[in-house]
Amino acid sequence: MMMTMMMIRIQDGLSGSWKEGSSYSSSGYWSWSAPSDQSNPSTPSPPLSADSLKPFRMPSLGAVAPDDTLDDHDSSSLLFDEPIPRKRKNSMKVMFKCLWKNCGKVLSTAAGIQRHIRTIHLGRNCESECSDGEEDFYYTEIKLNTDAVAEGLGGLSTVAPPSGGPTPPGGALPPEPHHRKGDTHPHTHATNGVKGESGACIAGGNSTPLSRSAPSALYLVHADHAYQATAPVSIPSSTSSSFSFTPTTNSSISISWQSPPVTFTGRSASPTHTRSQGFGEQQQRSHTITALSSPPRATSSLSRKSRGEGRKCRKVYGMENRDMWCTACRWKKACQRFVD
DNA sequence: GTTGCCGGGCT
DNA sequence: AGCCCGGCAAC
Repeated sequence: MMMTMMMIRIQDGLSGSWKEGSSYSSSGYWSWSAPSDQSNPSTPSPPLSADSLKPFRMPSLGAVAPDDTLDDHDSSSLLFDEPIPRKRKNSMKVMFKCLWKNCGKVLSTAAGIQRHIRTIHLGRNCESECSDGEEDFYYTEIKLNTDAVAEGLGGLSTVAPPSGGPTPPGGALPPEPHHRKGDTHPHTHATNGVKGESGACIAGGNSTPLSRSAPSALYLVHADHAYQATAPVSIPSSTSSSFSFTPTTNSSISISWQSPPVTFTGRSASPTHTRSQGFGEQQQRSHTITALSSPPRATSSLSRKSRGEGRKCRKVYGMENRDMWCTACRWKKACQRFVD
């Protein structure tokens, strides 16, 4: 859906082409601009899609109907309902975490965790054959970004259990069979719990709503005019480098969501920072502006607003990067990004 | 000539 | 409302 819109927009841009922009607007240039529409996502981290989002989406946006069904095959092929697979899903890694009290052990294989539970917690020595599947209820499947796995894992096993207390993340969930024997994938189901958990639990017990809402907000943010939101980040003087810059900013933002829960905690306050993305530019330069509403602009009853002393988008980014300008500048209106 | 942006038109 | 641009004043 978004894609189509984008496409349309791009096309528009092409046909309408800017006359000021003149020749430089080779198609290649525009192709870059496309992502810029969802800008923040930038190259590497699209709309925090799959990985980062997944953990929160389910709980909050019940929109996607077949969550459960999805999860069913989930474990094998991490296919999210995400229609736009722009994210490298391959970065996802499934781990299994023991939910037994005071344990929280994390293993990379189901077999491993099962055996762990069987032997350590259930006190059974026999091989998997004699398993009645009960172990399934004592561990949970968690998905991690491999990028983050390295450190995330460390965090998980060490941080998760303590933060949530000695009890498993399920909350007060005692290691007690949940009687879901009908389930084909007990652990998959558990995954759900983890999804919520990874975001919330770490943040400290009940921060759930917060951590949940944040990402969705982020989602919206990308909707439009994202380009303005991103660009402002201290664009260097060199026009050439500015390109790569936008993306960087983005990724840094999305990363906060992607990163393992632990990291997330620190960011838990960021919903503010997040929700404002569309707004971001203003925030970032806010220190200079103070209040957008109070600029001297109104003061000068004179017809023209003298001349902006500060650097404006045009000057800063140049015509070549016109799409990095703030909307106002592109419309030949008073610059919003570099308000005087 | 360039730049910032008002005023106004178009969708 | 969003978008674009003619044209003017300040540089």
